[in-house]
Amino acid sequence: MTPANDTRDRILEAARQLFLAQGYTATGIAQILKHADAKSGSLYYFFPTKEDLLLAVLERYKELLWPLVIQPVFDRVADPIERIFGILDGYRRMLLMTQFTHGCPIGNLALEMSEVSPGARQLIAENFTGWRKAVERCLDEASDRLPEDVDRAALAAFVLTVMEGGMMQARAYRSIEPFESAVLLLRDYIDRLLAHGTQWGGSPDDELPARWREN
Amino acid sequence: MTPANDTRDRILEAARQLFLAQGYTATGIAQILKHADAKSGSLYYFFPTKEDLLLAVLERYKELLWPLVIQPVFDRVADPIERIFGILDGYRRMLLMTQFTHGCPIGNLALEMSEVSPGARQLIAENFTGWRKAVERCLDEASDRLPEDVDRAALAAFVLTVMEGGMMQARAYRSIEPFESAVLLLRDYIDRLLAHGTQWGGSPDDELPARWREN
DNA sequence: CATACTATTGATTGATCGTTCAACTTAATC
DNA sequence: GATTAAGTTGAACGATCAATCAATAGTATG
Repeated sequence: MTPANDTRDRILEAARQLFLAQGYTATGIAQILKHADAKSGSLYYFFPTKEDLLLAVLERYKELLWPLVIQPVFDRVADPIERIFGILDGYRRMLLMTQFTHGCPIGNLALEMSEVSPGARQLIAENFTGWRKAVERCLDEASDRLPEDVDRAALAAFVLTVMEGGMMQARAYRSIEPFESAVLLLRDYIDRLLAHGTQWGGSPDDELPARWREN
Repeated sequence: MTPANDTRDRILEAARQLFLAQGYTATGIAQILKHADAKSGSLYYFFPTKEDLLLAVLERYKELLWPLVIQPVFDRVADPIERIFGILDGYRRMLLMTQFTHGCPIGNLALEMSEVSPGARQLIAENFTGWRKAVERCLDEASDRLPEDVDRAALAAFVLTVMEGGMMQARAYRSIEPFESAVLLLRDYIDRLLAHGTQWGGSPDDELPARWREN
């Protein structure tokens, strides 16, 4: 039992949720206080400015990456390549559960805050890097199946690219289809890398839907 | 010479630029008026609410897509596949010219406004669709080089996915590298589609950088 | 109990938010 | 030149914004 900074945690969590749901600028201090059931003095006691609160939220996301995003997938999926698609499936689930209202928290803040807050930009980049590294480690584990000349760091970044771009379209269209389609094509691309130009001659669009969803 | 709605155009253009640079919520009416050298009464004479102004901006982007984004590329590039990468190169140039402060206008608004404004969400989706259709038409033109079972609509959406995801990372890292890398891997994927599993046995990472940049 | 430090309260600040509107000017129509 | 309509002005509105701070309460140490 940590009596600890109960209030601080509640404020941080409320800010995290509201920034995720509405963005940083659109979220007012008063709204955060209401959700956290705290008073403005408490907030400013722990966080000197609203921007400092944002930075703390971004630090929190760095902490949450492994236990919330990566570990649960690794626990139930063993194959390194399937682990990557398992992570992507987590975001697919989030889209569906929230009915496309919640996207990637980092991606949202990346577009909103990268220019205006240098500190936030730095932490956003660190969050991206942590995510990429997790994927890259999967690719390293599967390196025996990949051509040796594949740039695994670049491919990991590409996975993030597809995730972010796919989520953006899914939210714009309020449909899971663009996200699933993007992941499907990423799967096709990686399959072709794995095959390494030797086999594969059939119809990718016919066989892939069957393979997809097995993780 | 259209005396026309000079003031309306100035307000619309100022709003477009400011929404692009700072987002919708972070841009105040007062700031728009200052940039447009207009008074609040004029703005509200043409646009009943701030949201209506946003909708007009999004309509404007729909109009600008062809003359500003597509046509210039089509004018100097003939090959349909290279036209796609020419369009992507336009966004690469924008990132560099603005030092990563300006991303895709539609993508930014997609994440910020999709949930809060149904009208905006609709127009954002229409902007995306127009963009995808332009790319899809290129793919149709090159259909003789592509396997017939390739889903060209899905591939066009994938191009948009890579563009948006790549720009997001470029802005977060303040570096063109993530964008270029993403486009490079997209190029590799499309090359493999074009090759259709017959030839291709070399090192894609070695040969692609040479081909890239020729459009 | 006293001292010191941490934490919490909430009324209040000045600035800025989007928006309104009655008065006014300009341009076109008859 | 009178009438009508289109466009413009800017002061003012209430609401909300992020932020402040003196006062108070709680808790731990001596």
